[in-house]
Amino acid sequence: MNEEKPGMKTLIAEASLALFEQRGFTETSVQDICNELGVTKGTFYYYFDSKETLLMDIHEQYIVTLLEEQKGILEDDNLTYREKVRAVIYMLIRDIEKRGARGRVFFREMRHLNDGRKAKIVPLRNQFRLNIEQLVRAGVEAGAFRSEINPKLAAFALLGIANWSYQWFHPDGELSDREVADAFATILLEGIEPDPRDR
Amino acid sequence: MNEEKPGMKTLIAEASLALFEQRGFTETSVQDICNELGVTKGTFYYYFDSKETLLMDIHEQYIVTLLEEQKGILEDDNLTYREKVRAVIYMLIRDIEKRGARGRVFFREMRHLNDGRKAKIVPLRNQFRLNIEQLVRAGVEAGAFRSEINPKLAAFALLGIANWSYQWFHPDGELSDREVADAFATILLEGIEPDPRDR
DNA sequence: TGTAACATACCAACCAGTCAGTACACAGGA
DNA sequence: TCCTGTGTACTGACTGGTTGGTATGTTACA
Repeated sequence: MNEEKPGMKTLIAEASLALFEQRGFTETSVQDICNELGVTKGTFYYYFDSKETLLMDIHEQYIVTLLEEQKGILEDDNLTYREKVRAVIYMLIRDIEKRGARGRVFFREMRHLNDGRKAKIVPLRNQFRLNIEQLVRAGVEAGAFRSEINPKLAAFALLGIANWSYQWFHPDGELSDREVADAFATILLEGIEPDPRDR
Repeated sequence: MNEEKPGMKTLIAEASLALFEQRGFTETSVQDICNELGVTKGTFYYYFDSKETLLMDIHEQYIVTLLEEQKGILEDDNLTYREKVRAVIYMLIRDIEKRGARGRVFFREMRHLNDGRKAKIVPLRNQFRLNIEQLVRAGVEAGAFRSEINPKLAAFALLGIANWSYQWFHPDGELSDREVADAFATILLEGIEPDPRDR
């Protein structure tokens, strides 16, 4: 239907994203973005109200898409609690390849949004976390996870493990996204120690 | 002996740290720092060669202290492997209170160091991670951790869990640093699932 | 002929860093 | 006691450069 060839607006957004990731938001000037595409600032401001509007677009796209994907996993009645945990971790690790730049910019540059815009993004980011917390809570109540587990802290642990990967994981390395996600899920679910009764 | 009253250099360093944490390195001008202390830019450049030198000081102090503390834990022969893992996690979480600002600036602003300076900091940061990896590897070989655990990924998992806390944990909240660290260590060591033989 | 899609030229604000100069403490000699 | 020299800890004005953003032109095509 659409998806024919990228318009100038898309080109600007993509070039900006790459530059923001490499150099950072403040360190990338509007002129830099324009040079990258061989256009002038007039063009930029024809498509975007401000540099910050562009940053907001990047943030919104990232978190909204992530929430949608997460919803698909959490509402899938065919999955057990442990499978849902595995699926969420895999989704986050796999996304590093698919939209790693967007993710890194999201975590790093959010503070450059003004208060009004941050007030729109932060609740969405929190919702993502609260959904995981709710998954763990339901799992604990159902007996799938241990009763002494604090769902809030477990959610932070999951997010910490997965999101920290944005800092080091490159899909072209020695390990595939699937291997990394599987190993992380196993650590979170089963821990690194052997069963106490085997020791 | 010393420690009478903080000299101007210390005052500048402390004020800068607070501002870098709040607004970011690039968003804080040397003038901002000077305004905070009621001095002029001449004073700043009397004590520091450049704004970046100051940033380097902050980075060096953070990672060197961290490595020293880590060494104390890893070389303590009275601790088992699991106790060392617990101690390292507690050390990182507790540090959020003690030097949280320094840690957040460390993770966020490192890219503003020039290549030469980064080349000095990055190996130290990597050493911290490799030491944890080595701890896990030794634990696996000694049978304290499961043989199928990948030490490299386990180290990343530990660091992810602990370092992500810098983004949300405030020691004055509902949970103490000890509680958070204990919960995280339990998750990493034992997982969130009950023993398979109980299911 | 009109308008969408750009280009050009410019501005006010801000930035890191420089530098000549100065107030003052303190030491040593007469 | 006074004078003189010297280093420390600053000040304040300045520079060259960059920035986000704007006002106004120009062109290609429907």
